[in-house]
Amino acid sequence: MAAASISKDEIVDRLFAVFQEQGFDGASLSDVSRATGLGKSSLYHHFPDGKLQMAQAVLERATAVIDSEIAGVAKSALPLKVRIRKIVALLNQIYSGGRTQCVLGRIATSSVRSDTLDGLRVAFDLWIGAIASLAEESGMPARRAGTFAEDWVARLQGALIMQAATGDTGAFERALDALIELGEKDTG
Amino acid sequence: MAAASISKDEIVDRLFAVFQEQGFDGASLSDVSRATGLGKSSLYHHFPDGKLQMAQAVLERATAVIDSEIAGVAKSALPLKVRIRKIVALLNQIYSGGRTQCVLGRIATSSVRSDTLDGLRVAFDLWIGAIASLAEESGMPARRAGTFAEDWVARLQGALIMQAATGDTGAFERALDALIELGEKDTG
DNA sequence: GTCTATAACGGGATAGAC
DNA sequence: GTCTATCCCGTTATAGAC
Repeated sequence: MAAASISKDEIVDRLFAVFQEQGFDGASLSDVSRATGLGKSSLYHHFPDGKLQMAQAVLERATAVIDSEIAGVAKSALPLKVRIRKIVALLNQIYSGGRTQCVLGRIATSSVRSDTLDGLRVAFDLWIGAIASLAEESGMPARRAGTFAEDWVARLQGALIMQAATGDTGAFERALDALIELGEKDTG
Repeated sequence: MAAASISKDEIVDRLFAVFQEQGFDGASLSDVSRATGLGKSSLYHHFPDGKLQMAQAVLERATAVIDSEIAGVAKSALPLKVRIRKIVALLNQIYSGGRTQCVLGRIATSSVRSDTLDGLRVAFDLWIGAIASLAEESGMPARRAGTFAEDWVARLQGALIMQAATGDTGAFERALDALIELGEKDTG
């Protein structure tokens, strides 16, 4: 508990960043060690089950962020238009305008698989549910709002892939715009 | 050139499958060796620069497939509706109904990066261009057809990520349906 | 053109001192 | 709770026989 020590929250923050930037398979323990300033043994003190447990911690953090910054905002008392703009601003920041990957996607396409699949489902369902509630509020029938949300999240994930492949952030920007348009055509 | 030997084309086929299933970072030379039935030294005989060169060969193969099976079909003399259905059938087959990843996406999000980025751009641009020409034929103005195609390919890529995360192929199926709809509302 | 064998390195993970 | 030192294994890659 020494003052100079990095907190567990900060450790998970760094893990989040490393996995987001390098991917789960692409990030080595040495990378994690460098990013946190902690030796490998210290890392195993915090995460006895190693990299897999680190991924789960990152997944929990991602879920918490989605819960408070997306689902939470979506449920708040602000006008629909404002809520949507806040969420779009957050996504734009997290993904650096479309130039960094999504940590959920990186874990989903990694070799971890089955152990963390439940956590991934929870995170995506929470995200999709929040977008669906916004879509429904904007006037869509419930069923259509559900598929809209799934398709929209997929579109965002794919836009990040496209950027990685081509360097073009256009698809990402248009995806965010499409969400904003939801809020413009209604009373909120 | 012995009869029992596997051809270079077949080797690249197996490489394609391994990288598609395991990802570039996730596939080891042992995996490749097992999939091809070739020893590691034989692999280095065919690909002196190792894994990176294997990825480039796979990328070239992917580009060739897109060129003949997507761009080629899109330019053929068949009715628009038929061309689109052929392309959709191919995509459904390549991605096993949405249950396997795209090798382009896997390379794009791997640690290979800069060396192969040109090849990735070429492959995606070819794909996007083919979809754009179909969209334009269906009645969209040129500019809108271009963004439609980019967004549609992004949507498909993201749908595969979503399936990996949640097991749900709904987004993939709806993406294919959206392409089919392009062909239904026109004379072709 | 493929094999066996092995080098050289980095990966994840652990022991034990402090 | 962090460190140094180390283990074991898999990885990429190479050498040389056939």
